[in-house]
Amino acid sequence: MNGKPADLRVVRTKQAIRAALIALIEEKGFEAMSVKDITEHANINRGTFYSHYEDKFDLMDKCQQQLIEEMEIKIIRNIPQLIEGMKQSQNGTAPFAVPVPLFEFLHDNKSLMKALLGPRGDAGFQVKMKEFLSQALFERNKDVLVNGGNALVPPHYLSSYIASAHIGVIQEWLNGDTNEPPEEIARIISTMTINGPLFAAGLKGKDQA
Amino acid sequence: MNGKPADLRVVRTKQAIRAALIALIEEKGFEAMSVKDITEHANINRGTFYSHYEDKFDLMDKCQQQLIEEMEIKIIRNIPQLIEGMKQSQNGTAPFAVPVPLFEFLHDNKSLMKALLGPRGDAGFQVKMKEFLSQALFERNKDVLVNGGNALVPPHYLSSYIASAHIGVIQEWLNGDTNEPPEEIARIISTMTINGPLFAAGLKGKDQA
DNA sequence: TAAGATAATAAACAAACTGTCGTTTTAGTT
DNA sequence: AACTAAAACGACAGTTTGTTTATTATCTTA
Repeated sequence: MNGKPADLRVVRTKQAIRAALIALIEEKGFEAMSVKDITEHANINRGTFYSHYEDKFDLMDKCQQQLIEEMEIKIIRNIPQLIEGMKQSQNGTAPFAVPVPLFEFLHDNKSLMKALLGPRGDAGFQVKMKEFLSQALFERNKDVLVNGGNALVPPHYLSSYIASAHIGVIQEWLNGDTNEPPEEIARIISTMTINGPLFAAGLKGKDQA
Repeated sequence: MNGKPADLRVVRTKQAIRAALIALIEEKGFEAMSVKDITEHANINRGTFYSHYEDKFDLMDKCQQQLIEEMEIKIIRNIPQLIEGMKQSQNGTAPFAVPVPLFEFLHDNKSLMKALLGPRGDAGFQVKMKEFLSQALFERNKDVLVNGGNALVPPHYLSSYIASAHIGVIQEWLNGDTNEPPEEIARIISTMTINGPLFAAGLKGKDQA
């Protein structure tokens, strides 16, 4: 995919720009930052920025696109063999296995993810993440969403509900200082989704509101 | 709260600005719009804008603040008597009563809500909505979140999960063309929260993943 | 309905940011 | 060490910004 060996100066510059973007998103938000802000924070010449990106929107797009692509490679394509592994082991320890690589990835890209999903982040990226999550969580069994003979709610509301719920927990996790390991977050989130949030809270599953 | 009778010219101007904001959020997003864009779209003089708002951020803040305040008045303060009403009627038809006024309000302010919660909207507003929802949904029984002796997950993850899930369904509802009535959305969302999303999908509640 | 009040317009202003370009300097690659 | 490409520098016209002036239009209320 990448043919060129890459000049060290380029990677340094791009790293600096990316770091500046993250810092400035958290400091003042994407909408309030100027290209000048970015280049000053990155300690590079303004012209250099324009030799790499069209404008700040282009920068934002490319950062997001890169994240999404990496996630598709590392998570979506990995699902089949994950499921295969689950079938092998047979014990009940691994029903949360699918989300784990996701949370590991989020952890590895914490600073950017935190900025993009935070209060000064980008609502458009949240939409992309929701789409990705819907795909990752339901790809393997679309029939769940489609057959719906005995579904109590329209399927698209179901996937919206679950995907957004995941985003919410991810945001809470990234912002918090408790630093649970990826496996623990996978357990927490799966517990609420499978048993229902209220059951997970310690209430009964069906009656009691 | 409002002492002044209000000049008609002022309300007309403010309405035009508000409408322009909504249109431009959906057209190009808040970050990409200029004050000039707003005033041109609203057909007012640029100076007039600055006599009402400091800048576009001030405009955005005030629009959001107004929404939140109205919601607090119409929904939060209405909860006690809603619960009282539920106790009176006793039949099982009304466990979804609390969210109904919320969805009615969202429906009444659809255009602005859709813009603010949409892909070109404001992530900060989503955070405010999440806080509001947590308050509205859990205010009446905080103990659920606090006692947690038999809770399977940390309480703050539970409220994040549920509040975000609600936002997701609301977004889907506002964007869709199906136009379910507020009562139906309240039923859908409560069903998933109470029984668990997977149960609502037509699966068993606990085993089957 | 007329008088007084005030909101909106029009036009101009310096300041800042934008995107682009040509030249020079710096630094990495071979 | 020589070659090459990237980064820095400085300048440019074009926008947008936020403010201010004088003027016009319109609402309120007496």
